Amino acid sequence: MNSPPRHPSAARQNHVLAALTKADWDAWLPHLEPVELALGQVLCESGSTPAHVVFPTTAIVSLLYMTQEGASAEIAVVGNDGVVGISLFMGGNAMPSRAVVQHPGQGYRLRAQVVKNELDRGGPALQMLLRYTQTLIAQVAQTAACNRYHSIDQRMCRRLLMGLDRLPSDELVMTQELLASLLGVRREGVTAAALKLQQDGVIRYSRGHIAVLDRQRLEQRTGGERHRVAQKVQPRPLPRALALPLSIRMPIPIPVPMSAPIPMAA
Amino acid sequence: MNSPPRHPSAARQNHVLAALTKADWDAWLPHLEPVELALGQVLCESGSTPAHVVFPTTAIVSLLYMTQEGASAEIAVVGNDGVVGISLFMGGNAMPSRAVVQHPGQGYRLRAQVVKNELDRGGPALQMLLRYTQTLIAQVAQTAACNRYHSIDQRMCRRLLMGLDRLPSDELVMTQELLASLLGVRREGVTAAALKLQQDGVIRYSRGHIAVLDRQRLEQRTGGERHRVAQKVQPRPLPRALALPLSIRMPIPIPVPMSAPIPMAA
DNA sequence: GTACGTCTGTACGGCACCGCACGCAGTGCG
DNA sequence: CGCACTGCGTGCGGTGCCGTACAGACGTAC
Repeated sequence: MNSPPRHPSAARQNHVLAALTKADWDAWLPHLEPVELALGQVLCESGSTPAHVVFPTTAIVSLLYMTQEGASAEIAVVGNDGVVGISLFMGGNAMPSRAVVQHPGQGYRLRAQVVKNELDRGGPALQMLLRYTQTLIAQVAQTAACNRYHSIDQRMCRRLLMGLDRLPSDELVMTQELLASLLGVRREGVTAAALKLQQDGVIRYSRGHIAVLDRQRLEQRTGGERHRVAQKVQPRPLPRALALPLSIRMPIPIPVPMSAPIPMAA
Repeated sequence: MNSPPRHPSAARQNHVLAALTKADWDAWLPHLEPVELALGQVLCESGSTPAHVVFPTTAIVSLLYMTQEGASAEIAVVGNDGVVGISLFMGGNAMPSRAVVQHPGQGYRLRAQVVKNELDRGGPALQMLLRYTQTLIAQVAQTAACNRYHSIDQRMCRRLLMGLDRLPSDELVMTQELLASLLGVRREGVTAAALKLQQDGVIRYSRGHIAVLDRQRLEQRTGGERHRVAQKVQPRPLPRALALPLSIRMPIPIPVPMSAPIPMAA
């Protein structure tokens, strides 16, 4: 279970690393350190600058927005699809989020200095990192919308799928308590939602192990397609100011240029 | 009210542009087109790639996550502090958010090709854009947490402040209906919240004009300090797996390196 | 196998917010 | 001057989630 054999090529289980050009891969390889990521380990504290970026391969990391009083809300999940520590190439300012290992496993890391060099080079590797960052933004945005519109049941389904996508198996290792804290709800709420799913044969679980039996139905229950925010509340009709664009009011959704930089015309 | 005189230097009302080095500023200046941004105008449709990045100066733009059924949730606000159209330098994939002008005004824009060139150069201007993008991520993350933990009253206060920060005056031009749609709640909910604020002398409003009388108290009512997510729900104690880090369990929050790439040790 | 701790299920009152429906007041237009 | 429209206030029943409290089930350690 722990420390399976690793050739350097195992790093390419990480999608970002896998997408590197041959040249970039060769350049990074000597700097990539394998790391074991333990449950609960903090890769980056809220408000501080990490010493490395980490590319998970079999581990899963949660990004938690920390509130003042110590509560937290999960804003994104990073697994072998991405990289932890984006502030290192986004400008160095610390992010207000804590990165915590939520499913133990392995990963690879790169020292801050190596990343900074990459930033200065501005090569294709940087662009891979930026492209992932963009999908991360989309994920956080979706989380924001989910938190607004979705029920506990729906958000739990979404969260299970997010874990599932980043693991090889169909079994998630997480207690209802943990799940509740990631979703930012009571544990009892998760119990209720999980019961429904189990009674309907979508999942089966026991003491911290959740087996997904019917992924498709799980996706349906997120409230529409996967990775799209759906509705549950009746879609609120937009006020005129925000509705429309494709139809009325603005012929083409592009800024109207003014005449060139100008004298003092009235 | 419309089209005040503009010298090119007006563009430096935008903080990102203002932070450019002399060299970058000189390089961009010939490409910066002034634009008039009208209420309701869509700068970037959800799922499509914009033709320009836009630097608002006096206008304010909302980023809306669009749900499948046409409902939407505001995930961020961009004014003279930032730039609209980050997907142009983040990898070109479209974002699932629509950028809508929510307060009319002016801005400057830059054609996609110019931005792409900047991306290839990888100079300090790109780094300014990335730095802003990072603060944008933080804003979206905060929105996610707010949506989870805050009451309507609190979120409305936050939203008013976000507008206020990006305008020279103390008066916001927005109806309760619009505000409700941005917050993703019923209009009646906004009415109730606004009434409380008005009765307490924090704001005064009438038919789409909101004057902020006491900004400080507005900040207090966001539920803690400004631009921090506060509590309202009792902070849920973290399960062991996510709590701790600074104290127990992991001596130092940094990945444990494995021994170098390895043979088949048991 | 007994004991303890962890994980899960159940119950109950309260409140924030929802959907819906209606009334009233400024504002602008003919 | 009257009319229509837009923006704002109010009432009512329903419900999803909260906080709290407690009880059974499984697993592990001794």
